[in-house]
Amino acid sequence: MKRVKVSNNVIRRLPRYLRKLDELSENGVSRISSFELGQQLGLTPSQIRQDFSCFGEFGQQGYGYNVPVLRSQIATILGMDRGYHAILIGVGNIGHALMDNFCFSDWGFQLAAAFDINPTLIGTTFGGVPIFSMDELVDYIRNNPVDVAVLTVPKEVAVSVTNTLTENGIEAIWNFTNVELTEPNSSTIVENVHFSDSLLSLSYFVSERHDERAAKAAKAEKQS
Amino acid sequence: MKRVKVSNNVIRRLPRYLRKLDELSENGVSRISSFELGQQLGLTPSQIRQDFSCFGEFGQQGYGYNVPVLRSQIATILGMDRGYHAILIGVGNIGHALMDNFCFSDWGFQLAAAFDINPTLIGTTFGGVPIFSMDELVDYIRNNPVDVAVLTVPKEVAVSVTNTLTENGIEAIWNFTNVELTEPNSSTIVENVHFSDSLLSLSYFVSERHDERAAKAAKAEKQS
DNA sequence: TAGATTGTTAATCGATTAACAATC
DNA sequence: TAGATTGTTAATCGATTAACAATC
Repeated sequence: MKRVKVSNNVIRRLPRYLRKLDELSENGVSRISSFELGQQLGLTPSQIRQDFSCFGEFGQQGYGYNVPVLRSQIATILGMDRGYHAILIGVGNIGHALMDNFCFSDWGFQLAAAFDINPTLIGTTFGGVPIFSMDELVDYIRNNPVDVAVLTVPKEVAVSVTNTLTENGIEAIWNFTNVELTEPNSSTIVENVHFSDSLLSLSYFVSERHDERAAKAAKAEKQS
Repeated sequence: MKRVKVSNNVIRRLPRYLRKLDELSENGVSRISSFELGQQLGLTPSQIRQDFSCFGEFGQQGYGYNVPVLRSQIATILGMDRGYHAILIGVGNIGHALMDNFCFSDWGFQLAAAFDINPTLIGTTFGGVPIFSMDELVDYIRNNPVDVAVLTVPKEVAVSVTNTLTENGIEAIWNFTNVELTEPNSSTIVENVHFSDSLLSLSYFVSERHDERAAKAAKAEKQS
């Protein structure tokens, strides 16, 4: 597979393609053109073909794309077949919800362990995942493969836990805390799930629509 | 305030500015230049000034920006002072975590009600928010102000619930299900929190780094 | 074969960066 | 005042779109 430098925008679209292809498969669709795929995703056919061409040639002239083949190519591009290991730090509300509800294995990940400071949780397992004491974290990292740490701790300890992680060789963090972890000159890969950023964007779009409507109403008022 | 058409990229950066400004305030910083802000966020000063200039003139030559003033301007732009009302549909794991952990009021929202089908939940309140039966949903929407619906139902019912919502006048959905709700020709505002998309992007970046490292190692091997 | 659709090159569009006069 | 830094215009860069030869 080609591995040239690919823009962020392209990378962010890949999981959407994957999701759509899974949906198509479920509906028994085994073949699709860039035109049709574009229709369904609100993208131009050109953009879709450009995106794929960053990684190889997955289609066939006059035919389009074979859905399962394309799906598996994108899965490979995303690294879903690499068997990455994840650990989760902080079995609070959101950590718990992830362990319970989010199927890591669907996306090629194995959630191998969780860590918390709560004595009533330590030593138990949840959905097959053992919960260890935070005291065991460093030891665990040093003796087990860990590709991604899921950070679901309270925001107060987010930075100190992150330091512990990076100092012990963790290179990728899936950050659910509302803290800006991205250090200017750090090489750690941080992927943020900032609920508040998402809600505030939504708030903006809602406000924009309200204002447009108000402006239109004012204009109509003026004319009457 | 100006309300010209602003690009998505700009809008997505606004909540980050807000978060950084709050952090600066906490640390007693009351004044900042676009240069310094850029340093801390990994953006160019030009970009920051361009972003702000979409909405007005918030700085002062030779001085920079007053942190609390800028913070409040951005809050207004995002609509945080409009007192939007939200309801939450589906008090499962993630819905519960949001009700418990996510402070809607910090972002200008009031979570007014939640809905579920679980009889043991219906009639109770959680963090002051009453949980109603799904049967009461339509009636509630018709008789109360609802600006945003938080969708935290199982994916199987996501589409049917969405239809109920939009048919009854809900125009904005904060979607936590792993379902692509964005209909091609719908006017509903949908903001997605797709955990799996986020994790897969992270998976890509991790894979990219692995591959680069492997390529470098292979090259070194060849030279020796 | 004829029609369809790809992969890719070129053209366009938009976003980011640089530069600088205005001014605090 | 002199130095600093904005807001904005112009230049650059990159991403999206259009076009089309290649080919299934």
